[in-house]
Amino acid sequence: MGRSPCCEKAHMNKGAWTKEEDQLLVDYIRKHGEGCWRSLPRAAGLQRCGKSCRLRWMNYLRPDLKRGNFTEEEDELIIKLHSLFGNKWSLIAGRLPGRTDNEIKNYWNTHIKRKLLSRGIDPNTHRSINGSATPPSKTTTPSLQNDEPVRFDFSGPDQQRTTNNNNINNCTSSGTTSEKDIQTDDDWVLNLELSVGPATTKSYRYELTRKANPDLAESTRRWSFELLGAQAEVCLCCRIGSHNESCRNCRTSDVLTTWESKIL
DNA sequence: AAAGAAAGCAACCGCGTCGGC
DNA sequence: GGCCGACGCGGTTGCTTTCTT
Repeated sequence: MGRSPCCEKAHMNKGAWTKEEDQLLVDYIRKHGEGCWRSLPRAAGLQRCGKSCRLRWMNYLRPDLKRGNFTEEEDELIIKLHSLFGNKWSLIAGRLPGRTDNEIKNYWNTHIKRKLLSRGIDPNTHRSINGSATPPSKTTTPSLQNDEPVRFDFSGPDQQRTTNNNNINNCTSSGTTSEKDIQTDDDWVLNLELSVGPATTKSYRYELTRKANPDLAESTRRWSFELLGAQAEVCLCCRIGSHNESCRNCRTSDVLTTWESKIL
């Protein structure tokens, strides 16, 4: 059975929105808030499908949108975030207040790609185009590639992780939970490469190493954080970014916030 | 000034995911 | 557990604007 269309499109407007349509949508949302997009158009008196209304509101009419050119700082932030998340535009947009995923996606495709190419960097891999790896940067990291070891290698000041968010609450794939406070230090390295060498013991250095445990089935394979001599286990779902609400690690905002507070 | 090319961007489309039943 | 509707995301399209010749 095929999916039914999101709305009856026969009598729907398409294409560019008129000022009148914008006004109807803004007025309705101001009055009733963002609710059910499917029923919104009819309630607001619009001949549009809910999807179209949502898109128009999210990308153009929302009052908290920042219009205008991207700043140099935003450029660099987008590049860093893209190196982390790849084409996860909504994730990137979520970290750039006032910018939309669509806007960032367009900006990436029209400006930043060219900018990176002019620097001799492949915008997809964030590696040097001539084939040699780009010199390790304190703030750049490769995107995940198929069958490619994953290595994040960031260093940076870490003065602000003093709240509860500073704890990474780890659980194992069996569902048990353990908590360890992550020590905060000035310099740190987040290293997610398989089969990497021993974590450095240099003080003020945070080494996060994942290791496959060959004794465990893939589904229960665990990965370890080596942290200043202490260890905390991380479940596979966290490692691969598959979110599991029952797993504390997988409440990604905590993890991402913690990581990003170091990375960015 | 006109025509074609390139760039920019809003909007659309299809698919994946999630939650309710 | 499976089905279905709604939502959200990422890729793509196509219209408009700007640039080049």
